[in-house]
Amino acid sequence: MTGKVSERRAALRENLVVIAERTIAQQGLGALRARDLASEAGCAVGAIYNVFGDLTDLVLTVNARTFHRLGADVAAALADAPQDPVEQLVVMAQAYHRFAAENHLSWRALFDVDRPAGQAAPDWYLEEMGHLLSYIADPLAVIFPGRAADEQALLTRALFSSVHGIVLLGLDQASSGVPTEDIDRMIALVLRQLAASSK
Amino acid sequence: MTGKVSERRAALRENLVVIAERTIAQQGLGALRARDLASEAGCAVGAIYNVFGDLTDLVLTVNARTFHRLGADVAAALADAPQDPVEQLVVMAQAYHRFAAENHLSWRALFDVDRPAGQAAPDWYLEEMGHLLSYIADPLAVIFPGRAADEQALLTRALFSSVHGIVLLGLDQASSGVPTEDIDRMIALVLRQLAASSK
DNA sequence: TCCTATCACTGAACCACGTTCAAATGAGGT
DNA sequence: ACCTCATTTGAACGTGGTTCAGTGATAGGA
Repeated sequence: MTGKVSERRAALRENLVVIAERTIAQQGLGALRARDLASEAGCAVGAIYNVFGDLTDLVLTVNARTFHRLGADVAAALADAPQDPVEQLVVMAQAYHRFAAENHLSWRALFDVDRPAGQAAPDWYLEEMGHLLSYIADPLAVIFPGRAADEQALLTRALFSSVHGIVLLGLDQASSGVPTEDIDRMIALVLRQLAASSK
Repeated sequence: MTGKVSERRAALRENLVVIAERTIAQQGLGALRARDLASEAGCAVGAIYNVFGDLTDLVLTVNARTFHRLGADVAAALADAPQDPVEQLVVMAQAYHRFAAENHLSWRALFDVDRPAGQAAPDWYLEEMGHLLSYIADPLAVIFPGRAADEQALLTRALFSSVHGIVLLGLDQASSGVPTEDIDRMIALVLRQLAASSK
């Protein structure tokens, strides 16, 4: 029975991730505490460090799941979208907004986790980001068929960043709290306006 | 001599702000420590709390200055910009980018400070943000003279947010680190593209 | 000038956290 | 049953923000 130990460890790992996921979703990243986590999971604080290097590792694991759900939501929105490439961009961006709004604290945790300075992003992050960018690149190539490849790549990134910025500041309570409909309108305004010039 | 005490307090306050400003600029918000601050300022840790409610108050004061410098830089760029409204937008956005790049850690501190949940933004923040938005609104009104006022307001916010998003993700090391020139190109691409459709 | 009530300043102590590691535990082999 | 050694435990450590009883300065009147 050499598997006994690793089984228990795997179960504990999963358990911790689920608890951390719920805590972050309900109370935010700042409310995640090693002691609370241990008591909820019914284990010792030290046990967490048998399974994860530190709390940041655990948060990163939660973030990987969150980011994956986000990517799946955007992909699903794209699958249901009309043929028109501009509308595809709008639908995806609004799906991004929807996800961020409905999973606000989990979504914030994606960016609020303290990454060691000068450290490369984890693979799952780059991969998932690559998916998102490719969802955008395809309709863009239809809208702007004549552009150079590097310009298309830049525009893809720029569009993603723009939508991200609109959602980020829009959902931020400090910035006076923009109504949800207005966020969607801003997204549509920018994307349609951008695409209009190609006609 | 009723002024002796308040004079000393004012001097200490200024001193603490300057030290905190330098620490944040050079080592980032995360490197700000009450004890270090006190020893650099030559006072007791407790003295900080005679002058500021807590460290967040101090950081907010630093942020107010940073935000003000940012606004001044953008305004200066606008003053030197050509008449063309689209170019004015581009120049201002690139000034925003320049400021963020040259004052990266101070600029990050504007957003990384932990604001108590559900608390309104301080007045200086809303005011300074209002200035920035009005700098954008004016050229936009020239570019899109026919739009309804509320649509112009939304577009103004959307443009600011877009540029912010492009700079934010562009400067973020984790997102693979976009070269400075590419950030400027993305800004110009989006803004010119947006404006092109009005012709 | 001196006295003293008042107020500011000090820094050791408190608390909340992430993290560690010596000791207890228990599983597998003989 | 006993030994061995990896696993797990949780009290203890280090760090950092914040507090507050004790100390010392200040200002105003005698």
